[in-house]
Amino acid sequence: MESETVVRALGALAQEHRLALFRLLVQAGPDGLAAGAIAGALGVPASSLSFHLAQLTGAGLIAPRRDGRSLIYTADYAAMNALVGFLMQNCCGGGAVCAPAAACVAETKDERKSA
Amino acid sequence: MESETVVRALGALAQEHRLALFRLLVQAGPDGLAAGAIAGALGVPASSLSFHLAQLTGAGLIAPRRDGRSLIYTADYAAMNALVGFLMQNCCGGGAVCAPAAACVAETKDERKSA
DNA sequence: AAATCATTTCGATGATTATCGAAATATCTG
DNA sequence: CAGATATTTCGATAATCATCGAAATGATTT
Repeated sequence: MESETVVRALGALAQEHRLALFRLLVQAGPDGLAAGAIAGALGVPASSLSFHLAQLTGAGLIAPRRDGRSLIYTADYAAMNALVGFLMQNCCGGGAVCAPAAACVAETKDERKSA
Repeated sequence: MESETVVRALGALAQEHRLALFRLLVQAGPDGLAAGAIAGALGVPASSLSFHLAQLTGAGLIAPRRDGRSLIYTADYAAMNALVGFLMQNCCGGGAVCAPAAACVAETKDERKSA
């Protein structure tokens, strides 16, 4: 992963609304969420949300698909994977120092809030 | 880890010079690097560098200690650990989806420069 | 094709960020 | 204490970001 791509992805997530947005899409899974639904969930005006969606899309972290008149956004897991991988390899002293094994095993699926 | 802290840490890393800076400190290990040495390595004027150091310090990702007239900065692995952990838990569909096991097993300890 | 619904683009505005020289602060050396 | 070295703070400037209403674009329904 190129360093410029990383900077862009980090910047996209470095904002309250956008971090919440991305987490929401991760929770929503492959089905994704329509822009309107996201705006409702986050309490952000449509035009503001559109700006944030564009940032995240530009960074490659989410992608839209059209369904009727709605645009449905989904999280791009591969991109997030690459980002986390980069951080672990380049910013964690070689991988083992940060992100203890526990974090990878992660919680049992039940621990995730059902959204 | 609180979401505001995460936003701050992401923002601190979301800048070319600062990402390079942090990687440099990670490589340098616990011995750290003096501000002057960092400025030289990055080719950034002292006053500009100081700004970036303050951002990273404010985000809790690095910390200074004084040694004579030099200020030596070191990466805070625990903070980075927390950040990566947060991303994996909250932005990766439960942990298992992103960051494949391979990334956690990581390289053998020898691959880290001694420091 | 007209009315409606979902979303984006435009334009304007205030806030934050990045940059860098000059001056200030802190520490060491003689 | 005076001079030299390391780094930060100050002040100014240009650039980017976040916000939001109004208008434009796309798609559906009748």
